[in-house]
Amino acid sequence: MELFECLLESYGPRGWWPLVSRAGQDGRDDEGYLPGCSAPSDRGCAFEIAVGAVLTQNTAWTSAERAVKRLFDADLLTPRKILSTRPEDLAALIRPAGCYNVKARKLYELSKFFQGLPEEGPGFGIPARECLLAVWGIGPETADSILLYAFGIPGFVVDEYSRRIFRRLGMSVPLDSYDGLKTSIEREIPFEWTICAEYHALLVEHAKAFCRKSPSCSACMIRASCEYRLSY
DNA sequence: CGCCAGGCAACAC
DNA sequence: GTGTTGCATGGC
Repeated sequence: MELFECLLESYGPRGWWPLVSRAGQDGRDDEGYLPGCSAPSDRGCAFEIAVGAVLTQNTAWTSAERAVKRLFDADLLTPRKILSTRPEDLAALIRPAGCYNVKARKLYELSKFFQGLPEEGPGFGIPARECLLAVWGIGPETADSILLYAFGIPGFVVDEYSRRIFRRLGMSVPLDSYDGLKTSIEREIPFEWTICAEYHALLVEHAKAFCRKSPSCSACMIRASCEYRLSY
């Protein structure tokens, strides 16, 4: 939590998830970010968020975002419309995100999954984590991102950035196991949506700004409590 | 030009 | 079961 407070102090609330479809609305800025993140995104955006989560796999968000925008402009951001699009057309649309043939198939599988979700009633069609993991193309990070940002279910999202930052800080957490690291961090933080949503976003921000693969330790604000600076 | 990006599945042993 | 490889564009 000390790390979370420090990052929040430095960067401010990130307002994730950025929504192409609502940029400039809902108090969001031109890039689709909320100024302060205090509530999960509207459920109507769940599919767009899930699509973004798949398209950004091993891909810079700027590239994934361009692909989401192309789907939005083509009015294809619903499961039914994706499923009625030819594979080669879908692949061409998401080309900026890279791995477009693989990701086109992933978007089909994702769309089929969303079509099978009940839209009303108790539970409101919120999927279980295991159900998301059973979808071809959805692994642990993508599943947790979708649960958190699309469905409002709290949970710590592990990714390469969080592993790198925790490792360099010298934190005694299990870095090699996704679920091990996830539960280990979840024991240390309040299990609240805002904390989880902001923590993941802040770690991404810090990894991009300072804790890059080739890091800028001299200018880093948490340098004093980081073990990695000693090797520089 | 080479390396990397908010992974994942398939495949080798 | 653990390690390696293909996917592929765009930014730096």
